[in-house]
Amino acid sequence: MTSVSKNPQLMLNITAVERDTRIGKDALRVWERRYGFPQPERDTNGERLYPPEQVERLRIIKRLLDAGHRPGRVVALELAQLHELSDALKEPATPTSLAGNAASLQQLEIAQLLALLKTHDPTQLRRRFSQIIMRIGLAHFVLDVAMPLMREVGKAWASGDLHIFEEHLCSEVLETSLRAALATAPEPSANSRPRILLSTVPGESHSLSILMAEALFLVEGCSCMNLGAQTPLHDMISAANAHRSDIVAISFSAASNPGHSADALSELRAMLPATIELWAGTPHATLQRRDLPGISIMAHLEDIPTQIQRWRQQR
Amino acid sequence: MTSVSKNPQLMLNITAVERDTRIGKDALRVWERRYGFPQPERDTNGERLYPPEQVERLRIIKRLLDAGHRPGRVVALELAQLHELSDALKEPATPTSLAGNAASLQQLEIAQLLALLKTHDPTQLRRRFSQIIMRIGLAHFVLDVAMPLMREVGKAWASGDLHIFEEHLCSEVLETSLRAALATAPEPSANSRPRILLSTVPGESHSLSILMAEALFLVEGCSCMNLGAQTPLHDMISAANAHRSDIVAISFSAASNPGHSADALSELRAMLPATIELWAGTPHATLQRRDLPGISIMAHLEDIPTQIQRWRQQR
DNA sequence: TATCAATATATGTCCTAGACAAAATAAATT
DNA sequence: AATTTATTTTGTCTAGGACATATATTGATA
Repeated sequence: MTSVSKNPQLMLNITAVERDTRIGKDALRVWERRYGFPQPERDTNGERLYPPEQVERLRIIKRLLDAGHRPGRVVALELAQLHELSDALKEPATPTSLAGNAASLQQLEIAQLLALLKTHDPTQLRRRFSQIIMRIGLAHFVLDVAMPLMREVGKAWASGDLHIFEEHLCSEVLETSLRAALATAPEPSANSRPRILLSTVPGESHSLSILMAEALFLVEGCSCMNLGAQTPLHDMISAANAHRSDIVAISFSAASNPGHSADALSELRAMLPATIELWAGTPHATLQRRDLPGISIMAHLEDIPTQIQRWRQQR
Repeated sequence: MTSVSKNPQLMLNITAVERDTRIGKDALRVWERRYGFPQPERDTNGERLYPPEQVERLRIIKRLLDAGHRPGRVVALELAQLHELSDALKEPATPTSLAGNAASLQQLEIAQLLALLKTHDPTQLRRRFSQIIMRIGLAHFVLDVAMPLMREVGKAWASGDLHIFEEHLCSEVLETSLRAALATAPEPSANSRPRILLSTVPGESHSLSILMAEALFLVEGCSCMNLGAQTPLHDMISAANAHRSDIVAISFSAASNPGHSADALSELRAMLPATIELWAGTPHATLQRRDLPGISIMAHLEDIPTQIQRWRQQR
């Protein structure tokens, strides 16, 4: 009898593993050499074939790496030990330091949304989002509900409490709700400033954050042109010129490589006219620390109103 | 005086070039060996540094490859010859064979939308889209306006008449309009069938086509769960189970690698229970020809209503 | 002359193994 | 305790060879 692990249909090649785990091919090969894991079998042509158990283990490892662990400490670990580390990540008894009533109410709201997410009913979830937008307004929705919710979803995923597909579902429904709100929002007058170009660099596919930024810019009365994710740098320049942008705003997710991000930003800064400001939003601490001349780095969406005010005063 | 091409700020490393041109690192290196182009300089560490002119040339080459040319014939070509080939791609005098009045009216509508796109005014464009949806309905909008428009935009890009950022802008505005329509559409009853899971495989980031598919499914009264782009295959299985899906619908863009697509589909089919149908939408001819057991391959969105009807009759 | 099978060419991606820069950690200094 | 300096860790680059798959060309058959 053929063992399940040897079912040729379920064995993945290195490209498939890279896509499924988001661990680069080079890294997969060098881990094998350095840490002895993974240890894929080989096909008739000598190419790596990863059994599903190893891919699953890699998936868990990637989660731990994203949470701050280092490869040398976790790659060679057994499944049981990996699970231990995953459990240790779970919310350490929620200190709930914010005694404020509003804060705890918000906590409750998020918890309810998480519970609703787990019922896997997109329609219900979307209806709830729309309700909240109606009640507290778009800006508060973005800052006090959408952002914290996605943060919680990310945490729940990191500790294994939520599937990736549930994160996808949440983003997707959120995106529809936000876009619906944007589409019905009053249009800014044609000559309202600043004019803002929004996008992400190629390789950064997370488009939800630019959408949230767009919502906040819109509320501040800016004229936005959102290009979606992954615009080639070269085209951002053309777009900024065509749009007569005052500001180019680029968003990065926590998953992005800080080195590459910094490179891309410098490259963009070098190509962009000096009169156009370059703003970068990133939750990544190492990128925030970095001093990139001519580039405003923002750690939180909350900074947007302040920065817009500054821009308007400077003109 | 430093020549522009040697401005170290504008020289790109191989990773940046891969991102900007979507030509893989391996391909860039092997082209250099086989065709003598590109010929990047080297930094102090011996790593490739591509001057902007070469990157621009690579960009044009990639466009021609996507349009059907083969590397051996175009990679080594001079800039002037590349431009000649680009020009040859432009619409050969539009035969307008469809004498139908409706068809020519539609042609006009598309042309007007293209003109509007070139004014780079997202608000205006969105308003126009909403108008059309109101006038002809969501299904007709998707099939007779959105699809042909994006096709034309793609063609215009291939022949150099449109920037990539204009394609991005068009997709983006279209997406907002579609989502706004989806959000306001009447919700299907809780027990309406078939239940459909929509997504794309990791690596395929084009999410507009699943959105259009979702619109058509919704109009047919199906219950949809859209996970957005790039769901790991493993999670599609979990999602299909959680959602109790009858059909998993995966979408591919013209840019996708047909070999990888086929691999991913087979892999998915192997993991998915036999009771759940697997549908794949792709404009790629080689993938359409391929015979993948247990997988329905659809060349056009128009096929959706028919296929839904078939499914309902079979139950 | 058209259609299909067989051969040949073209092309992307895999392989190995060594090297090095940037980031993170540990150690040593003020 | 706060900086600075050394050390380790880690991802990604390099080279040229190999091979499977996709496309083009040739040959055989109806």
